[in-house]
Amino acid sequence: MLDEYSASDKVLLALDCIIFGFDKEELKILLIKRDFEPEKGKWSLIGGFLKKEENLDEAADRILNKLTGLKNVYLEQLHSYSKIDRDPVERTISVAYYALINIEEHNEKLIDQYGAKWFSISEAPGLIFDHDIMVKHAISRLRYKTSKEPVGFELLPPKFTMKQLQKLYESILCEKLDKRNFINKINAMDILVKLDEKDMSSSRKGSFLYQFDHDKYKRKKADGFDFKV
Amino acid sequence: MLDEYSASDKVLLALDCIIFGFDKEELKILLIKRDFEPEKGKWSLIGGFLKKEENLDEAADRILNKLTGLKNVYLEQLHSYSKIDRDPVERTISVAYYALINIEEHNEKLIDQYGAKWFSISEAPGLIFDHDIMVKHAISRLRYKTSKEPVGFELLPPKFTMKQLQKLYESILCEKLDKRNFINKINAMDILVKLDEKDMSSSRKGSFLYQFDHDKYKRKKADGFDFKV
DNA sequence: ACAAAAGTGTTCCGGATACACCCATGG
DNA sequence: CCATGGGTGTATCCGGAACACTTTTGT
Repeated sequence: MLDEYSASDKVLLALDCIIFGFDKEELKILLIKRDFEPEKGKWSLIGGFLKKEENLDEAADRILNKLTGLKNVYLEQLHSYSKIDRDPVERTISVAYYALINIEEHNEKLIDQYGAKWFSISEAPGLIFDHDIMVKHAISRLRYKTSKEPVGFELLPPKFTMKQLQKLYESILCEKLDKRNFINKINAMDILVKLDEKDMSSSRKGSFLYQFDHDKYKRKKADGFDFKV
Repeated sequence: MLDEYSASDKVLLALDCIIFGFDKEELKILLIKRDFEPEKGKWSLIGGFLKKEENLDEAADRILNKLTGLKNVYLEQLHSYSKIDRDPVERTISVAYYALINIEEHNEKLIDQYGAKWFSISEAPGLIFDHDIMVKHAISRLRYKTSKEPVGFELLPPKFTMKQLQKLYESILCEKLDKRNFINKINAMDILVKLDEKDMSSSRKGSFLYQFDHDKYKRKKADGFDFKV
């Protein structure tokens, strides 16, 4: 069996990141326009290869950082894709990750440099290789996650209004939610701090800003509280 | 960027299978006793390496077949594990799969030959490398799956009693279920065929046998029916 | 006749949903 | 003073949970 190690075929291990952002209205993904062959000029996910000295999570971090300048981003492994000819250049296995980022914080210059652009899910162009499937899987994973835990605080700025939070949920779940029911549920979770501050940009009256209370959330989660919206 | 292909490090890609079975009482997993170094004599999952001419699903199939003699088994990719020193011999990434098999159908001789043995989840020994974590993840995935679709018909013989089905659910979910509520729910799903046959082994009265109706299930699933138990 | 498991319905409660009006403010 | 979005509570409904007795039959 030891021989099996040496006798076995090594492969290139790629990573691809589905990067989600939320621009106060819609869920978006960040795509790059390839300026190299194969598939030059087509849109794709940002990707890279695993290096010897890092594990997959670290590689995903590095790749995400390269494009956005962001560190300590929410990243989760999605699935591994291995169709033999998925990459026409060489046999590669790709491990897909998805990231949730605050769309206001990424480094504009960097993403310009990579020819990257934000697309709303519905208007995203067709992607190279098997990237379309990856995106589809990522969305359904995000939707699932939403049904199990209060998701999306990574996608919002630190201070946000209830309206924004609701729009985020609506755009992840692809359905309209009732304002009162939504607020009741969120309040029942008791994981937000209502600030004295108001966001005056959206109306004359202004709407209160909230912050996510990470500690409270952690405690509730440990107690097995159900955060379903 | 093309250079990146050649400049990047290739790695060994391993697969490990968590094989679930159900022996009418308990959920079990199939483990093998290693008869080679490293970690000779310790228990582990069955594993293998990806070959050039196959994708991951095919490799998992092949590995499972090698141990159990079974084909066309329910197999699902779980997660990829990549800690740098997870395998002391050489850097390997492992993609874990889990399988659901009918415990009565596997090839006894084959598994003896590999020094494999069924363990109930609670009594399983500690495993090599990161295999314990894989098993933990697999169980929680199975539990999740159970909450979304009628699971476990792969784990049961073609004909089974309601009692058996209930025990299976109980052992996956780790909780006692109410007999009447369980039967009502399963019947409401309307995906079983009640046979005229009875299983007389468990009682004097005998209990009716049921079969899973794959076609009905597929149709209901397509209609978005909710199979939560 | 009795032991042992199979089989069968109804009530009750809580959480989810549907729904409409007043408030505060800047122009 | 009015237009705009912000904020709030209640009645109803449905599905899940709790619950106990009768039936069958081999010994």
